[in-house]
Amino acid sequence: MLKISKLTDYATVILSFMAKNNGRVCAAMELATATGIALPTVSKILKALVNAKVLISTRGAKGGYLLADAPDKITVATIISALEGPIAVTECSISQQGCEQAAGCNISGHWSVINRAIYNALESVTLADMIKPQETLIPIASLYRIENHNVSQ
Amino acid sequence: MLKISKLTDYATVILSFMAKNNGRVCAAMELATATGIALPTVSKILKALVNAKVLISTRGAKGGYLLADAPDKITVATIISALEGPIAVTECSISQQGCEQAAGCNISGHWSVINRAIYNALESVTLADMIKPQETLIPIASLYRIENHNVSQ
DNA sequence: ATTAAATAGGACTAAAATAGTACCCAATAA
DNA sequence: TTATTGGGTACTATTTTAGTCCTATTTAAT
Repeated sequence: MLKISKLTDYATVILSFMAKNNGRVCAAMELATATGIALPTVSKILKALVNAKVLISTRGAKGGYLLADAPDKITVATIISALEGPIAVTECSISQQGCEQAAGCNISGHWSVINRAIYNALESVTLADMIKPQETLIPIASLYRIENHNVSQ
Repeated sequence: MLKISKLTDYATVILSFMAKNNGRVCAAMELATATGIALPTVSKILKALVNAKVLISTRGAKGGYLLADAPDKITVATIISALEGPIAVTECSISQQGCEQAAGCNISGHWSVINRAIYNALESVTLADMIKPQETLIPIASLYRIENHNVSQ
């Protein structure tokens, strides 16, 4: 189903909370309590976000985490990359080594088109967008092309 | 890395081969030999594609598989849906049941926007596109937003 | 200085998803 | 009627992901 990992999903929840408290340093413990995610897991996610420079950390007592940028400058693409590595739909798009069945495979070039399209979609939504009041959910059926050719909200 | 499954990747290879031989019935064994993928795995994929009505099968001696539609009518979105179910980036977009931390989560509505964008990207590429001669691969660095803000091919 | 509060990094375990295989049944052409 | 080919299901192995824990390092407060 082409899904993001749970950790990435958690990351968006954590970052949304921080964006709402923009400017305030948050400790991992506070974020765990606020989001209901276990502390060790929250820590793991925060470390990854610091490495990706999405967050800035300060150690020691009164330390914690802070958004490295304004919420409207932090995109979903950035968050996904931070936790899952480069956004690419196939392994061979990244490794350049080519896959095992290189002989029969002449389609890798086309994945790059798809990758870019997806990347652009993910980059067009920011943290600031995510903390706006939510709209209605789209119906399940529209996710299936077979049942409903034109996806409509 | 937001990737499709190996089976889906194989499916595109198999379908590309069939598209090049459009109109000819192909047996699972032939497809396994042509693509280098193990026969049981090929069979599994073909079954899924039949269920999704991407392929039509005929049983018995001289039986095999045939594309159910013209290559330019079969989209990547259809292929991914066939093997992985609905294209949605988060679990809660599908289940409607809401996630555990429903209290802190007000962002689900925004995933639907992302889902649609990705869906459109995947629907814009067809099997016919995939069997055209490939272009050059994009460099790895451009997949990372951090290293290269504007993705350019 | 010492202590307490906090992050950093890495190693490890457990759980879940995915991939791959095998078996037996059903259909059909020769 | 027999060889060939797909259909369905169940099972196993592998890989990936999630989650936990431990120890080191940093810093504010006392």
